[in-house]
Amino acid sequence: MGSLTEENYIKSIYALSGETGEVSFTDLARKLEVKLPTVNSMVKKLAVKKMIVYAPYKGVKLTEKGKKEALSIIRKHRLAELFLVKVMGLGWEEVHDIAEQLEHVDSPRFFDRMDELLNFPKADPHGEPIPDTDGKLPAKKRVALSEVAEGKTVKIIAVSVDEKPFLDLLNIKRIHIGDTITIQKREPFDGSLAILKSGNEIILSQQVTERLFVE
Amino acid sequence: MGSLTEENYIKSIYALSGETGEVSFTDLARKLEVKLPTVNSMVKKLAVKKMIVYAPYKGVKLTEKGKKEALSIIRKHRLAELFLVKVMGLGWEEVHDIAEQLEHVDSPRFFDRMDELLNFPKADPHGEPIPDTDGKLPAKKRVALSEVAEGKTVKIIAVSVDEKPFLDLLNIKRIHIGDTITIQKREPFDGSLAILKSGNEIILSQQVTERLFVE
DNA sequence: TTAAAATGTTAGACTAATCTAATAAAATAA
DNA sequence: TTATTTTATTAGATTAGTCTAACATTTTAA
Repeated sequence: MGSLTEENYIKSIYALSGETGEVSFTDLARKLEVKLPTVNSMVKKLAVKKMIVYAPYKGVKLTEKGKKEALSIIRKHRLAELFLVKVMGLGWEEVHDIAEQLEHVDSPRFFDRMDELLNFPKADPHGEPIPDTDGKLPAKKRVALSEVAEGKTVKIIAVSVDEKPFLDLLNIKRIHIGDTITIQKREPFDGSLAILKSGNEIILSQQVTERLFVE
Repeated sequence: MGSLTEENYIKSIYALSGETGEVSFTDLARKLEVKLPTVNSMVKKLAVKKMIVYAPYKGVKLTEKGKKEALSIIRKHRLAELFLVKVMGLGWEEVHDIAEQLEHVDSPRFFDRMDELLNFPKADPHGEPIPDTDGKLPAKKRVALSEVAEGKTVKIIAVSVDEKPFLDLLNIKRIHIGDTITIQKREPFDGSLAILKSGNEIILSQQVTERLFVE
């Protein structure tokens, strides 16, 4: 395991990896809130440690070792979030910042015990899958609510960001993981949706529906 | 709140403070496992921040502000230890290292919730008192087992160190906080004690009895 | 297809926390 | 009370992580 800073770089690279796995220095710098040269020197260091592959003027990509490290941190983060909600009774909108700190705790016992107490959960409070100890992720086939056709009835299974302002809004609109909803109408002008949840109509903007996953 | 390093200095200075509150640089260096000049420069920095009072060639002493900071860290450490034992089911000999990390978590919500779930406890698993949010410590009048006369019956209320080898030994000897014991005989040669606990004789060395507190 | 814009790199400096080596002051013991 | 030992200080170097300014390469668009 590396330093706290190194862990945060690995985690951010993982989070920004798309199809190809390639991540640009600019995106990484924005995500980590540091300047470009800082990312540059840190990336070189991580390359020496074989956490990433790097060639000048190309993007950066995690190695298998780096991916495993990322998944280990993500496992700790998501277990912590679920633990904070289920066992400690905190709200899903307030646990992210605490989990951000707990994910760096070095103690397999601590997290394995959480896992046990939560009865080996598959997903965190935002519906994101929890990797197992070997870094395996439960496969997730899911679609954004913004892609679902009018008239369909679907179940909300995940949110794609866990930032407080977004979660606060969902709380206000009374949208939660596990809810079953029906798409009533899509407004062509701005892409907003009118949905029906247990008889009540709720209006959601496109910015919101793009970040809600359903099955 | 300062950096992790600063928090550890404050905590160590508090732990080493005796009657006068004065702590020597040498003791501090040994406790923190750094060299003397390191302590010297760090102490100057803490003095600028008004956490300690310092004059060249004199010892160092916490200010009221420093004491409050120390007690806030100790509160978090002890709540975490008790939480790990009572709620998460870990052994009292394995929680210290985890609490050592959790004590630096910045989240009043997290620790206040622990406090609630534990029903506002007065002491941690080692019998050490837990400061309240204002940094007030429940008064403790207690005496080392090594000071108790032969024939007396006393209750074990605390241990003065929470390092694994010591707690492992207590587990083996089946000595726990809350046990009631009777001092049978003190061996004059080495100060070891023969004590009686629910009919069984247990021999404890002076190194052990000095670290057990009773009332 | 070349000029402009975007992206990445290098050089050099800064802060926090640490170290070693040399020196100074205080405490202790001969 | 002086010499020795212990304790504290200063000076200067090192590493991790960050910065700004200047430069280089790649991509995009005119």
